[in-house]
Amino acid sequence: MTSTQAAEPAGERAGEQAAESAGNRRRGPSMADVAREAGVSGQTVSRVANGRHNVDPETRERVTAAMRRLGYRPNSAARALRSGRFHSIGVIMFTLSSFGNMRTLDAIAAAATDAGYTINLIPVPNPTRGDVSVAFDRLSEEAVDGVVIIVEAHLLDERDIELPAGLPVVVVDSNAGDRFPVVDTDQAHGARLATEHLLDLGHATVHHVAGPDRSYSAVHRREAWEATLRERGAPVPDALVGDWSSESGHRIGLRLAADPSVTAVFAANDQMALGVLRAMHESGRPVPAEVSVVGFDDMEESGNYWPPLTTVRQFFGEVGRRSVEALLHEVESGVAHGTTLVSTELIVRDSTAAPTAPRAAASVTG
Amino acid sequence: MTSTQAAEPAGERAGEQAAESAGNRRRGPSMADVAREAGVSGQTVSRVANGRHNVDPETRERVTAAMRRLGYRPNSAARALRSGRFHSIGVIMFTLSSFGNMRTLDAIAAAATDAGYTINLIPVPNPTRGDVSVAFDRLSEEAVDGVVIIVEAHLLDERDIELPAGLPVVVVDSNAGDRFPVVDTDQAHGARLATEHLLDLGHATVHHVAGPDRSYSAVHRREAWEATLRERGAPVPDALVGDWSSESGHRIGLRLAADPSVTAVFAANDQMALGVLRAMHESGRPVPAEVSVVGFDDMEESGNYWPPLTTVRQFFGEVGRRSVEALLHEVESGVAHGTTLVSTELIVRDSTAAPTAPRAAASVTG
DNA sequence: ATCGAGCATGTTCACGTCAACATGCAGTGC
DNA sequence: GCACTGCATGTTGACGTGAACATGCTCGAT
Repeated sequence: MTSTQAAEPAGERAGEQAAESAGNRRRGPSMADVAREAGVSGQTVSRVANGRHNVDPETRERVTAAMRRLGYRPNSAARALRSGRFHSIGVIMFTLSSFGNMRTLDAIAAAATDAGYTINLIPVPNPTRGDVSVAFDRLSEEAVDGVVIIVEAHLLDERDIELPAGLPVVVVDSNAGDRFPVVDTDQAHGARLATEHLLDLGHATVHHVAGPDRSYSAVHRREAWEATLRERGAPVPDALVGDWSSESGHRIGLRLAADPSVTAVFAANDQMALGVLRAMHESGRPVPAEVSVVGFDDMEESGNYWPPLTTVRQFFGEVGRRSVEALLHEVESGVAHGTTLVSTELIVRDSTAAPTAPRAAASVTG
Repeated sequence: MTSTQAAEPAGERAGEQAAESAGNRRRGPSMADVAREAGVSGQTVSRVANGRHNVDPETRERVTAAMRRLGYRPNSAARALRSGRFHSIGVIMFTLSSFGNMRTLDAIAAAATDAGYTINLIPVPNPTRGDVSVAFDRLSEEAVDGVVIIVEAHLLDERDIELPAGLPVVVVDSNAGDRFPVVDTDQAHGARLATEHLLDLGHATVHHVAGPDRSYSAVHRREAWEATLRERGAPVPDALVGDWSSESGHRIGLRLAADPSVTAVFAANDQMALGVLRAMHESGRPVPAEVSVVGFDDMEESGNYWPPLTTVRQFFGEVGRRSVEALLHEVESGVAHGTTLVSTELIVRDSTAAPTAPRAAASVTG
């Protein structure tokens, strides 16, 4: 198929072979080469490459043929230089640890690709001010038209961390609402759903395994949990703070399991819920017979935990899509969106049930 | 919020003000501006920006001051155009679904950043030939110096999918060994570890829940499992094929649970192992008392499954780091590495134990 | 026949950077 | 004192593209 591959363009290349293999890299044919090959001007090639309509069909055909023959690819650096647009969006995120972030990134990447944009991933190894600053510094040297920041974002409030001026930004999972457009899951709604579900089941109150304080989503979930309890006149136990890991969930779960008054637990994510589940098993407190557990996220695996976990589903895909949408809107129009909230849904599985006869380990009734 | 959206029809720009805030973006100060401000030539600014040593300290100071004052940032497009190097590496991967891929990506991003490279993420929505081709096409329009491909890569064998010639490539999780350098976990070693562990515990044989056939890691694990059984003279049951999801693990687990001769199961990843665990619980076959289960990956959560899962740990970070290393080596020297294997480690937790009195549901012996 | 509108195509130039090649000046050796 | 070396700095041009402007041709209206 490939055969001789164009062979003779001009005198031009003699011992190209050797040079090409090593040092000479990445200098493919340019528009000028295509133009020569097709017998037209460079500008015409440009027009064809950009799908302009004012080109004679026959000429267009000749040019595309030449492109194919030469294996021409537009040079994005030159394009960007000329146009000042990079067709790329940066994504700043903490090491991709968390399930939710990853799903969001996935959706962002898909949406950006659809829109003809490229993703420039800028990892932040540690959520320290220094590392975040470095990431931001990098930004302006990088070639991006806008940025999505997925960082538990109290750091954005620091006065001395500064984004390059004039660079469109959208923030995910943060407040920062006044400084930047925000796209986020409706944390409060989700937490309310979970808490009410347990209350409706007849539990006297709901204990909460919270995420770390520095995370806004953790704080929002916690606040909504507390507000819901108050509204319903239920006592508000102290929230126990974990770090999102199932390990921390397990540690906290052990403490909860030791307290016989605990019958309902709402964990701020599925991983911590998993740890709680394990703690309950180890402590001989059957779920859901004695203790009900609800998570948050709806990871793929949640339905296969033991028992299958009742949880709040987040639509990460939607969050990602909306982020890109908002960002590109800003990039193209210069006008920033406001805040966008994506709702949640309660997925009821087998880890929740009505409490048994209060505080007595009687046999399961009917 | 959406309001007028774009407004200006023909006049193109009404007041420059508005135009400046929107259309005119990203034209910060250039070297020329800094040069003027500092009273030196552009070339001197360039030298300072690149940390060359042949600049008088006093001049350097003056230039950096001017840079700061103006908020100068080098334009990477111009740099790339001039130098033909983009300082960016592309990563082609399937929608970041899998845990392992995501960890690998994380490590790649970190390593690349350390090396002063940027990550250009190129998602492949579906593992169809078409989508892969599109991703590859994008590649040459994108500005990357090399590519890491994390794709279950039977697709790479298709003759008609072609990478841009001369673009350095490293493949992760694939064979393709003859065409490209490969970095991968030593799948065979891990699978052997898992199988031998169960055999050593005294199980007559080990059943296998395999990953999909199109995945090379799945195939390698399966082959190693089979080879190990043969070497040890154990019978080789049919492998049951899942799709990596815990859901599929559950489905298959139900079948395994129904067969009383099954006492040991090796699942090709932790998620499927989780599904198997659930199936065993549902079927009243206690783990590990009656059935032992081993996974593969060692996800963060595995230690909090119920029971905590014995599994094979993969060092994704290492894989990612090595990939970048191999790729950059190729980018810089033009010479391709060979294959690199990263080893694995067996993590024994509570989901495995010696079989009870063969095939009898007797009480647990001392 | 004449003019101009409409359209395909060509020419020129600047985007920001940096390699290669000047320039100019201080100091060194003979 | 003269050529010469070493070093800081300046000048020129090209990387590949596409906007703006220029050219030339066809066709219809007058």
